[in-house]
Parts: sequence; C-alpha cells; structure tokens
Amino acid sequence: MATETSRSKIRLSPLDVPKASDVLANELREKILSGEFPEGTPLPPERELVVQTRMSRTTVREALRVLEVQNLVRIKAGRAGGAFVQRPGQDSVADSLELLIRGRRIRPASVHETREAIEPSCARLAALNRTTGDLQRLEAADAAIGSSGTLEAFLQADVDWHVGVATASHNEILTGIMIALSRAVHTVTHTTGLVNDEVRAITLRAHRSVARAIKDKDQDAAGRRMGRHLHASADAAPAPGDQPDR
Amino acid sequence: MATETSRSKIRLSPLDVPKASDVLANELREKILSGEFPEGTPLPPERELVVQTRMSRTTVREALRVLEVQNLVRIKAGRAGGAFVQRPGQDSVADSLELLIRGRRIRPASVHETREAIEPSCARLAALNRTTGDLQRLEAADAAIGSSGTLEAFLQADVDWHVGVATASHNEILTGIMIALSRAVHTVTHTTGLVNDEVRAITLRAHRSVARAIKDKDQDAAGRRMGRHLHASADAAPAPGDQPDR
DNA sequence: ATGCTAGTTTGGGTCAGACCTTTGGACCAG
DNA sequence: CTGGTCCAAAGGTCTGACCCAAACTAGCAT
Repeated sequence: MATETSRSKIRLSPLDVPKASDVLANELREKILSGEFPEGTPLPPERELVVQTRMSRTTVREALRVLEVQNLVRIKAGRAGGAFVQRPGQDSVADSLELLIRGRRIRPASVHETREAIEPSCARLAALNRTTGDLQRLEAADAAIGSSGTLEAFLQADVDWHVGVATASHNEILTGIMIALSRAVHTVTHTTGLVNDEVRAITLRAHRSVARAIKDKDQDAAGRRMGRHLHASADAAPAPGDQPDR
Repeated sequence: MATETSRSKIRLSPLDVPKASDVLANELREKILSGEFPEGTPLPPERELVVQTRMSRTTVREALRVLEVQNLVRIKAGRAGGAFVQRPGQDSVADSLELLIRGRRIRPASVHETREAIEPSCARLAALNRTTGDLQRLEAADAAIGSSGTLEAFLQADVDWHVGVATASHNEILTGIMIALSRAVHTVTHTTGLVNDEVRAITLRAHRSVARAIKDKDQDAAGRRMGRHLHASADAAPAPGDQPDR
C-alpha cells in the first residue's frame, strides 16, 4: 500500500489555477478598493475590456457580474451605460446576513439575542456621537409609529427608528449589522405579529425614553433603557418552540 | 424654478425588468434557501439546465456564477463536477464586512469600537452556553499565544481565541461578525503591530481571566473582563491619526 | 495478478461572432 | 412645447465550437 511513486524529493504545494474571470475580477476589485477608481468612475465598456485584456467577452462579462453581485459596481444598460464603480454600502452586509439567517434557519430567538447584544451599545454610542439631524430623524420615525397606520406601516416605522439609532452611533459597521437584523425581524414579525394599540403605546413610550437619553448624551441611561425595551418586546412576542433547529 | 411639467397626477413606481439570468438565479436561490435542495445536492449540469429552462448556456452560467459568489453553491470542474448546493456560512458575512471595511476606509478605531460593543456580549453568552469542547478550544488557542512564535503566530492565536469566544456563544450571527472583525484587526495589526513579551504576558493573563469566568458560567464577570481586556489593548495599540477619513 | 499508461466520458471554462434590447441624443413635424 | 423617427452606443442573449479537468476503463507489459 505504501508505494511511493516519486523518485524525486521535489515537492510542490498544490497549485491553484484561478479562473480567468476571477483574475480579472480580483484585479478590478483591488483597484476599486484601493481607491484608484473613485466612486462613480465608469469602467471601460465590455468590448473595450476585451481588447485590453485579450479575454473573450464572456469572461469579461462574468468578471463584471461578480463585481456587481458584490456591490462594487452598478451596471446600466443602454447608451452611456456600463459598469460604474460603487463603494460597498451597509446594504451588502445586510444581504449576506439575510442569506445566513434564512439559509441556516436561524431561530428568531437568536436574532433577538443578537439585537440585545448589539443595540444597547448602539444607543450608548449614539448618545456620544449624535447630531441634531440624527435626533430629528428619530422623532420623525416615532411620529409615524404613533399615528395611523396599518401593521405594515407600524413595523416599517419601528425598523426605521431602530436603524436611526444605529445611524446616530456614526459607526458604519454597527449600522450595517442593524439594517440586516432589522430586515430579518421585520419579515418574521410580519407573519407572527400581534400588534394592538397597547403595544404601540408602550413602544412609543420606550422609544421616547431612549431618545431623551440620547439627546441628553447620557450614555448609561441610553444603553440601559434600550436594553430594557428590547427585553420587554421579546416577552411580548411569543417565544415559539416552532422550529427548534439548532 | 418650480416648473411642474406634469399635467397628470398618475404616478407609477419605476418598473424593473429583471435580467433572465437573475430570474434563474432567484429561482434557484429560493429553492436552496427554502431547503428544497438540501446541502450537497448537485444541481443539474449546465447543458441540462439549458434544455430545461430554454435559456442559453451563457445565461445559465451567469446565474450559477451569481449563486457561487453568494456562497450558495460550490462549483467543481471535471467529470462528476457541477454545482453543489451549499448553505451560506459565517464566512460569507465576513467577506462582505471585509469589503465594507476596506471599501469605505473605515478607521481601525471604528473597528475596535465595534469590537468593544460586541465582544462583551459574546462573552456573556459564552458563559451561558459554553460546552466543554468550547473551553478546550479556548485553552488551545491560549497555549499557542504563550509559547514561542513569530508575530504572525501570535496574531493568529489571538484571533483564534476571540473567535473561539464567539463560537462558544453559540450564536451564529455574532460568530460571523466576529470572524469578520477579527480578520480586519489581524491585517491592520500585522502592519502596525508592536508586540513584545510583555504584551504577550498581559494578553495571556486577560484571556485566562475571561476564560475562567466563562468556565464558571459567570456572565457578569465574563462580560466585564472582556470589556476591560479590549479597552486595555486599545490603549496599547497607538490610536493613529493616520487616515482620518470620516 | 500488478501496476502503469492511454483512452474515454462527463462536465465545467473559454472563445468568437452574431443578433436583440435598452437608452440617450439629435433632428424633424406639427 | 409635444410627439415621432432615426441613429448609435452599450449591455443582454444566443449559438456552436473547442479547450481543459477529473474520474473511470481497458489494455498492455512485467
């Protein structure tokens, strides 16, 4: 069994043979991320890239498609169209987190757990870094909660408020994560949701209380109140033994 | 300036005309996420999809490529190759966060801020949910820190330990985020890093102290100590005015 | 029988070229 | 000022061919 077929001691680590389209994609990605291509720059048209790279149009297109999926370029058709450089935003993080949550069947409870882990910190940072513009946005979202509205409108306003707090933290990473979590919560609650007037009133009061702390730059109070708010709404939503996956 | 050129009040939201390849990609993505195609299932070969969907191979390939970038399938060449269904893992979240951090020139300070926001919560959850296997992994990482080693080895071990804590929280979302942040910190520190024996000793002591709390299921202590550890290492690393981008 | 070697098959990767569709602009008619 | 017509640029799709990689298979030589 132990047949050593090699007569030479020369050893090579397994070579990777990258696909041509990946090579191009990587090349372009580097130039984008390094800032060599600032935002909005149009990449050369596909047929132009073909002659420059000596690759086929198929390959060039695949590379561009990859970058598009990664939200590094936006591709428009038609005259004056083409691939335009874009900096990746919080949305792309949100997309991939959404895939993770859906694909892995992550329990809503886990999502909530994550929010409880993160949002108080968001609130603390918001209290530290908020601008007056941030405060206005929070108030606007709250206004939409109290008044009127369908279930859909309520959920949207609630999400807006929480994302607003994250934005006020002026930390783009946390903001991206919160956008993702909010989306997930939104869709889940949409189906599970029982939302009556009492819930609205309670939510509104909690939000206002947190917002006041943020306005007063009181980090501790902001974090503490946000924690309580989340904990309370966790109790309100039924903790389902529905899909006890992991 | 206020020229209202429209005489009609009828408003339509912009219609999207999805690309054929996106239609296919979405279709397949749904079936994957819904669990209809369990992990490891081979999708039909490209040429087979062509006859089933009546699309060209180009289009089919583009769709598959999209799914590959989203980490929903793994594509292998050669006989018995093809596209195999894969559930998205923490890595894909890490990838997109990495793009965000690099592409937006997020300051190392912001990354650290995010860690300080998240890791104490990870530690608290770890204290709640850790298994004995988790504890062993933490010890292993710490062993690698103390002994020997190049700068590279130290950083890797440190990252492993922190990811280990996240893993012990048994919250896949937090784990994914931590993997991403760790990677980012790793590369940054790699260049900036000043790491002497004293730093190693201090790091080791802090880790052990957190690990003990996790072992004892003492949530408060775990969270508190992790917070202090991060705060301390933030001071150790120079707070650079290097790239004060935003 | 054993073990290497050369085909063979299945499937992805790349290429070249044609044609379709979308979009912006220019120009013209009412 | 409005609506039509046409053109050109650029992405989107299709066809069909060929090239490579991987896994199996059949011989052939020892």
